[in-house]
Amino acid sequence: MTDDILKRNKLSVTDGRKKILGLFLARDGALAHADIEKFTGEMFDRVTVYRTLQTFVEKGIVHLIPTTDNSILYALCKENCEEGHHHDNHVHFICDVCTKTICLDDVTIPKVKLPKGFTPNHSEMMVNGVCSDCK
Amino acid sequence: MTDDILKRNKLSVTDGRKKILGLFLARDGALAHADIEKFTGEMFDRVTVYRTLQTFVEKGIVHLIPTTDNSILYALCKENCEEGHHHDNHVHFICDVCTKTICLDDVTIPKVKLPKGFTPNHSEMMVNGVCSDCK
DNA sequence: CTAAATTTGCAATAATGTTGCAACTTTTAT
DNA sequence: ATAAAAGTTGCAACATTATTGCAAATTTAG
Repeated sequence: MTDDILKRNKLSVTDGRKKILGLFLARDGALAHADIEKFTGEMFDRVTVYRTLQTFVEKGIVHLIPTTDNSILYALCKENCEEGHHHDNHVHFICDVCTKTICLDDVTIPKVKLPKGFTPNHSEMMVNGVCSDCK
Repeated sequence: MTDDILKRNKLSVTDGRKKILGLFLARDGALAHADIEKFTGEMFDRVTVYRTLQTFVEKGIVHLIPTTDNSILYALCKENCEEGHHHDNHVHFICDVCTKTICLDDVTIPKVKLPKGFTPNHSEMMVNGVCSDCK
């Protein structure tokens, strides 16, 4: 499974990439760099984690989620994302209880009417509140 | 002007706070910590800038804007923000040309229909593209 | 199975953010 | 106006997070 995704993206199949990709597949929510380090422990160097995540973003395997707390969050892209061409126009939900960030793949970001002179290109939207698990 | 805002928020009026608040008032877009350091130079200690921004956020003088690049952006709140009670439910626009982040105070964030079990609390929305100045 | 290409770990370095404490400034109350 | 109280600042030390070059190791291609 992880091997397929890596091969499909023309990446060498290495232990680090398999493990990290596996974490994303096993998890519904998003992951921060720190989460990944916590899971992988001494398995790989910190630098490898940084580079792996960067590679995944470049290849369109994961996408970045904006946050207000100076942390970068990564989440798996759906199959129709290609290199340098993300299609993640879905809303992200941040649960105030479990603090998980979840991609609401079926909730698309609505268009808004911008003031005169502004041309839109891409939108991001985050909603926080209580998720279905914590309800 | 800056003095009024500080007094209204029960903050001591100091040079650092006046200067930093002045930067926000003079600027339409948002500011990052690094921007402020660039403007204030050797005037104040880094720590003072951190603490001033933190205080402003707590008092509701400025609000945080989410980003995907691990940087915190701050922007002035409108007058109806009170301590611990922000009303910044407006869309933020990030210009791809000048990279400025602008509060679109008149564009409110639309409500979205969430999947069953999810309860919304607060929303954030960012649109990027080309702003009216760079058009 | 070997050579080429890619990836990894290490070390060094940089950038960013936090804390305690003493000195200083601002505010409050006389 | 002035002194005490309250609040703020700068410094130093430290912690965390991120980046880069390069040699060693691993993976892929032929």
